[in-house]
Amino acid sequence: MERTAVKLDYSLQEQQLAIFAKALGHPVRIQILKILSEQACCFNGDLTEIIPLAQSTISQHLKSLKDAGLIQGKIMPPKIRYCLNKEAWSEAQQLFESLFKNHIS
Amino acid sequence: MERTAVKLDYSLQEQQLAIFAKALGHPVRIQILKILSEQACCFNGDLTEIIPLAQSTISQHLKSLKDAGLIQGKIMPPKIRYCLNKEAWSEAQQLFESLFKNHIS
DNA sequence: AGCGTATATCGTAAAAGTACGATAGACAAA
DNA sequence: TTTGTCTATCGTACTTTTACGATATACGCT
Repeated sequence: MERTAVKLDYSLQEQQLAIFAKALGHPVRIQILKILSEQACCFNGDLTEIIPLAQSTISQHLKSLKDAGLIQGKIMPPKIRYCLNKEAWSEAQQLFESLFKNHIS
Repeated sequence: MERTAVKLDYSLQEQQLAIFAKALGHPVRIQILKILSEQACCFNGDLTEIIPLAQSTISQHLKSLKDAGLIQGKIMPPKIRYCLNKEAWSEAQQLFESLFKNHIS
């Protein structure tokens, strides 16, 4: 009678949720995502005018979000339009929902 | 006609959300929270038997969660019982919900 | 008082994150 | 072709995170 089963579910879902959560774990990135999700489907890097950080820093935050899969960038010549990745966004929504859903009373 | 108002709302909500998200940004902490939210309201550090990490490391993760306000520990003599902080948990739930709620189509 | 258990904290090392300025790349327009 | 604009990437510095073993603290029990 082993207890192998006990820690089997270090599931992909938990890992994916951690990846999404990590990407959300900085106020600037929250702000960017809020802008992308509310204001318009797409946006570009005049985030520089809204967010008081160096352009390179913002670019790094965008990269984090892209690496986590939450946003996508489309080259629209002089600029680049960033959009939410709606599939990933929905997936994140579901994962967070189900994390919070089943808690007792 | 200034544009001061534009970046006024680096709101507390965004910061709080980032704090919660950061706390959720590691699979081990997700796992701990899942255990605390599903299995029983409270739990103690025999997490050590479930999670294949050093006791001190797990203690650090618990500290992260405590610092973020998501859990509380009650001393129950030989051991310590960790519980979800339900208020914070609900707050987190609401903040994530409202982040994901308003996205276009 | 001394022992054992449970947990936190310290010290440390390696890795990752955050921010900046400077530079490089792509591409439209002149 | 050259110029200008927009963005990514590089190099760097500093901080934070993650993990470990070792040690300290708290407390019930003998």
